[in-house]
Amino acid sequence: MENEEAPNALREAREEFVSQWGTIGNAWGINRTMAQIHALLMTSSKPLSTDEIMEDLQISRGNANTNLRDLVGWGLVRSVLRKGERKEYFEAEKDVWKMFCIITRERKRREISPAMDVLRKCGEKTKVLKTPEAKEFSAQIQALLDFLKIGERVMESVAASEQNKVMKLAFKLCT
Amino acid sequence: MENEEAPNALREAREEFVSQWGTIGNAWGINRTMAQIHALLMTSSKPLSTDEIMEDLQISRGNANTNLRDLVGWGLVRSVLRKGERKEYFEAEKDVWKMFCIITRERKRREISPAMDVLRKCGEKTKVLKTPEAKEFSAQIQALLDFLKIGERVMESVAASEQNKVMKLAFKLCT
DNA sequence: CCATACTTTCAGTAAATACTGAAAGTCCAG
DNA sequence: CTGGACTTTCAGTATTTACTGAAAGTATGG
Repeated sequence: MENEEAPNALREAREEFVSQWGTIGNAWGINRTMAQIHALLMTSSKPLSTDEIMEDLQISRGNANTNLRDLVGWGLVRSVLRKGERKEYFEAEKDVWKMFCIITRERKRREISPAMDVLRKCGEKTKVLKTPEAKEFSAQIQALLDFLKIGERVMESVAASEQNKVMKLAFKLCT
Repeated sequence: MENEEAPNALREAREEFVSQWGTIGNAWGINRTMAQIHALLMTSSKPLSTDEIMEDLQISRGNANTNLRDLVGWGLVRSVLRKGERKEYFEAEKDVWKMFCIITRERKRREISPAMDVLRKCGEKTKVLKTPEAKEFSAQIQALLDFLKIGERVMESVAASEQNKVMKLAFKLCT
């Protein structure tokens, strides 16, 4: 009896983690299922197949497939092939620092760069104008752009740095 | 003719900025209208009333009101009352560093803290378990938690620091 | 008070997003 | 080849999220 307890407690905790992580992911603008699959794989001791994931999360094959592809696209999950088996298995990157770097780079690419493009374009069009209103507009756009430029560089640098180096600076900041 | 050109170019650039910023906001997980109102106010040389915003973005009163309230809730917009008028006017925080601090604090509160709560809860339940699987799970949860702990502190510190101090460190990182 | 100028709320509806499941596609072993 | 094991796609559908507009609420000057 007692040796049954531990696995159950684990299963429950894991189930809660997976379910809650879905909600968290949602708040981050990531879809629920994708976050849940990620949580599942992050805490799995072995790679899982599409069918195991479908079974575990009670989702359709299409849904599982799409979200797994997206996770692979992000670089947060990779597929592994077992010798002598056709089926594809999936495992998550578990190193937290590596995860962070991947997410940082991806956010830079998806969120910062397009915003900078928009700002640059609007800046171009207005920086030649001479009315006070136009100058004010132009200055505000430029201020946003300058800030994002720095942000972009910092994100790239952080994602390319050794964890230690970043942690030291982080510590410096917090004292 | 020539002195008509400038205002039009400005109007167009601004229109494009507002519209595109909505799309960007969407990619950031912020709703389109809220991002557009923010863009509008950020680049307005004077505070705007609800009616002006409705007119400009072609949206309903309810929509305008809700999103303005949300922006005020974030601290990115404040309402100003003109003496002798009942109507409420709105203006955005334009200082980019201040905007960044507000957003950082808010993201910490809305995105990091709830995730940490979940992790702590799941960690509690499993750290007493002795099976290898449970230990692995527990370790992974702990690794995530430790990382977010640092992240939380960094975000708070950054948002509380002088811009200069942070910029210096940013520069250090990028060299 | 009450008329008026304004703001908030919310039921109903529209639009966007996510999911299903079955059909089509791919790939390989025999 | 071809049969089966597996993956991908996508039209149709469900769910979630955002928006409208009118009614209800609030506050103030007269």
